[in-house]
Amino acid sequence: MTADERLAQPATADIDLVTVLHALGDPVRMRLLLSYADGAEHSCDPRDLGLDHLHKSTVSHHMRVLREAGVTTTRVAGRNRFVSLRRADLDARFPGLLDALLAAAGAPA
Amino acid sequence: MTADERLAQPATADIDLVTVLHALGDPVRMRLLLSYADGAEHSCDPRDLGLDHLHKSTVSHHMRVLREAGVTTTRVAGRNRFVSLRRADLDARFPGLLDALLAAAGAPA
DNA sequence: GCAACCGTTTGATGCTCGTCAAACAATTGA
DNA sequence: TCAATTGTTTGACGAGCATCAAACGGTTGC
Repeated sequence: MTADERLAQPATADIDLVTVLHALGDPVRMRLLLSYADGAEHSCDPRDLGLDHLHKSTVSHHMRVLREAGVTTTRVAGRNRFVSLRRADLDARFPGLLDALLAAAGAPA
Repeated sequence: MTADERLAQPATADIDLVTVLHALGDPVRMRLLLSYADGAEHSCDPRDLGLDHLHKSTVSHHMRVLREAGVTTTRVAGRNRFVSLRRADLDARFPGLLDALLAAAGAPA
């Protein structure tokens, strides 16, 4: 048994706008964002994310880009990783941006 | 004498979110966006845009990316090109997004 | 006309990126 | 202990991108 930990991620104040936009300027990562928009934690399994066509290592790469940009956070629990949106941090750093992005991307309100 | 014309650009309904984010996920183009945030028309001269360090052909390339993404519009008048933000079109397509982006980027209100 | 001007286009170069495959690491279940 | 599970890392490959330099194309002014 091991205490839950989180993978490395930037501090809220260090989240960079251009880096976030670059991370979201890719169709796969935008789809991931929409998956995470429900606020819940998600596993890394491509099949749980509507990404059957992609190799698991590719999905892992995209999740790393999102995490290092400050968009998501990853909790490690045993052999599973649970990824979720850093909604509060993003709202604090860039007020209104995430809501506008999700609305623009057609996320359910 | 020739009537003013505009360079090719996508229709408002065809502006794609991921394409816009990809266009803005670059420091040079983000700086251009901030220059255009005043709503005025701007020439393509790198020196008018705080981009002294870049070759004019590089700036031309970045302006093309912004235009083809639907972020800017370019009016042709003689040998000059006047570039400006498609603020109304972007607001119509993605309500609130541009304001949130400009605020996040530190544009003057 | 002709030269200067404004910006685009093309070609070349080096870097980054998205993808897959295979190897690896850590954890869990039998 | 051993095998299956979950996800990461590394290496390789092709595509795309940012940049510069040089050539080009309209336009304007002389």
